[in-house]
Amino acid sequence: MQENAIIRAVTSIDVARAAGVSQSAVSRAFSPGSSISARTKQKVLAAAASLGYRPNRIPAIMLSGRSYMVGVVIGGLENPFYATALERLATALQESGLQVLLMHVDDALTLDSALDRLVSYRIDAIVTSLAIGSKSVVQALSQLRLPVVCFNSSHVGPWISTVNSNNHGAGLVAAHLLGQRGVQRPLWLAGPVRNSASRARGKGFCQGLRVAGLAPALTRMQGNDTYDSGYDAIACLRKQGIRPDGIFSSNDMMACGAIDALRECMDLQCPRDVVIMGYDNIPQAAWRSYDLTSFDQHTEHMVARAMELLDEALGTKDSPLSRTYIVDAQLIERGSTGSGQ
Amino acid sequence: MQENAIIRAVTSIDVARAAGVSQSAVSRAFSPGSSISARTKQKVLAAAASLGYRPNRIPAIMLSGRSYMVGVVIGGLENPFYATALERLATALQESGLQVLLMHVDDALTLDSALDRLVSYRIDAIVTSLAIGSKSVVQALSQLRLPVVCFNSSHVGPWISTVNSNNHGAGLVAAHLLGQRGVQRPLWLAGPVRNSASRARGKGFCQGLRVAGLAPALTRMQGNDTYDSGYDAIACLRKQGIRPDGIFSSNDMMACGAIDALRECMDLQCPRDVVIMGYDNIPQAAWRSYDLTSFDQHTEHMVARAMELLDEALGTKDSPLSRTYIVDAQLIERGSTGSGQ
DNA sequence: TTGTAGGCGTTATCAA
DNA sequence: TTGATAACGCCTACAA
Repeated sequence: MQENAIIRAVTSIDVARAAGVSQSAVSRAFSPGSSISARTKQKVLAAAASLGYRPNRIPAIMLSGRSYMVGVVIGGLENPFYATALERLATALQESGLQVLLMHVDDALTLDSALDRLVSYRIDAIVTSLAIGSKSVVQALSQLRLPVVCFNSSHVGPWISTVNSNNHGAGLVAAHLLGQRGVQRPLWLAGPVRNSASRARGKGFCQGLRVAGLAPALTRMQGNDTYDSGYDAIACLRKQGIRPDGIFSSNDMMACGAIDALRECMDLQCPRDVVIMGYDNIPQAAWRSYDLTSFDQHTEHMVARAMELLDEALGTKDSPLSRTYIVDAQLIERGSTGSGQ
Repeated sequence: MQENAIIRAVTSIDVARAAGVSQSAVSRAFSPGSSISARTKQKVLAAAASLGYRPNRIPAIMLSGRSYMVGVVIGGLENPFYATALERLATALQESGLQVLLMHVDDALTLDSALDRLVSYRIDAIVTSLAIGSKSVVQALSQLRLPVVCFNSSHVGPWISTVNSNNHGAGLVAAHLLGQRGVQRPLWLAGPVRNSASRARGKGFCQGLRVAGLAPALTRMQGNDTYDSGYDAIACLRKQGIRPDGIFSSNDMMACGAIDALRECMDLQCPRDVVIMGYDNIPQAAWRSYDLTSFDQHTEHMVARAMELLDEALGTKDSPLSRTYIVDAQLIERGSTGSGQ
């Protein structure tokens, strides 16, 4: 009843004393599958419950060298795509008995110190959805001698595995679809220059347009994956007197901005005057105001592949795994390309 | 050059041997402010660099009993509000030298096992944005004897502190604004029943309507904080032949759904035929298709308050802190209430 | 300033 | 099945 008397956490020694058994017995009572009599186990559990004992995994990390913590390095959660991807990834990791040590980084510059902190907690591996652009970052990651799994990153190296959406293939499909819709003045709304996934989408799109004979008419606008940049790109085109009739946007956020700008600045309606498609299939793409055709990256599949890579890498410790999975994106046709319900 | 030779991580003992100093010297070289000669420190750092030594914080956790990890329990990341709130919280924690041990839970039912796992890593505290509805959850949290900081939760208890948006006050303001706009048939679009923040907003709104003499005309629809539930609520009203002319939605997601349904199902325009306001001020509220008036919870302030609570609780260990902060929400007027640009 | 020794709380190993 | 012991890697006294 003396609440103040409790100064430090209850340990297995305390439980052992209270139950009149050895410390090993306490350990066994809490380790499934270890040889312990039902009677002893019950005694231990009773004592543990009455003392409020909770097993401490920290010492086990020291002994085994495995923490069962995975460093998850993310950024850009204001994009619903990354937010839901994180949710799925966290769920999958937890189901595999792994903990998520989250690290938010604003830009790749702060990555180095972030990695030091993660590593000091003896994480078993790193998973990141960051668009790993620079070679130096890849080198930093490789030097950790820790399994790394990246999403939509182009750089490879020892210890680094990657799960990519089939960005190039989706670009081809996008061009094909626009061709089918009779588009004459295509527009490519590019994501950040350093984003290799965006570059791959753009390349595929251009190649597809060449096949369709539309390449010479291509306009290209630079965005940064935000709604505002999509809006501004269209507003900018209006000033230049350019009127696209078919748009492929590197992501859905920009596409939504573009749709609004088309309505407000150019008085153009989708899909009557212009067809448009995005990438990521964020929830807002299905919202009625946008009804946006988009490529779904199938984050469930991508996360599942990432978990496979993780399992393998954690099994074959101390040998650098480096593999790449490509997951096809699925075209979700909606009203913005005239394929409405 | 023998990569295979490296089996286990480099320890401070290895560095000490390589540098020809004691293990303590290595420790001191990596502990800022400890008494060590420049010469020794340099020797150690050089040896550490060449061996690729990285300090291990796990033993320090055992010694100090503090892990500098905070368990962050979240859910509902598909709502951009929670995603950006998490981003801000993670940033603040990292800046304070704390790590984020993330735990995603789908519903409060899975919370118990999640807590066990978090506690086994000897986290210093817990921060959660979950709408802690049930008393049993509060009890479970209290029994951890660990500082807990909740966002927008109504239940209190020992060890549990709370940072709340002024939900009731915002409801009053919403009613007042609708009254000013000459609304005659107000609608309250409620969030999940178990969400105490939503209930408080609703109460404030009703009270405000009574003041304005509009309470008898109030319609109430039950939603679950999703876009679809907002859309469906309006679609349902149409069938019942009810035409609201002023709506207060418990969150922005539902408000967006409502706006789309008003357009599509009822052919009503905002703000000409109906004014509407939401809560959270998610990025989509500013998107041109919605241009939604909303209450901004000021997550920066709320996170800052949470960090204060955390600092205090971590300082005064073993004495249960229990405090509540109320942060006023700021009305952001946009076109949906006729206050457009 | 430097080195030595002990301990943090658990698990693995071994002997009983 | 049980208990004693060593070990994990570092930090904090304390002694030199």
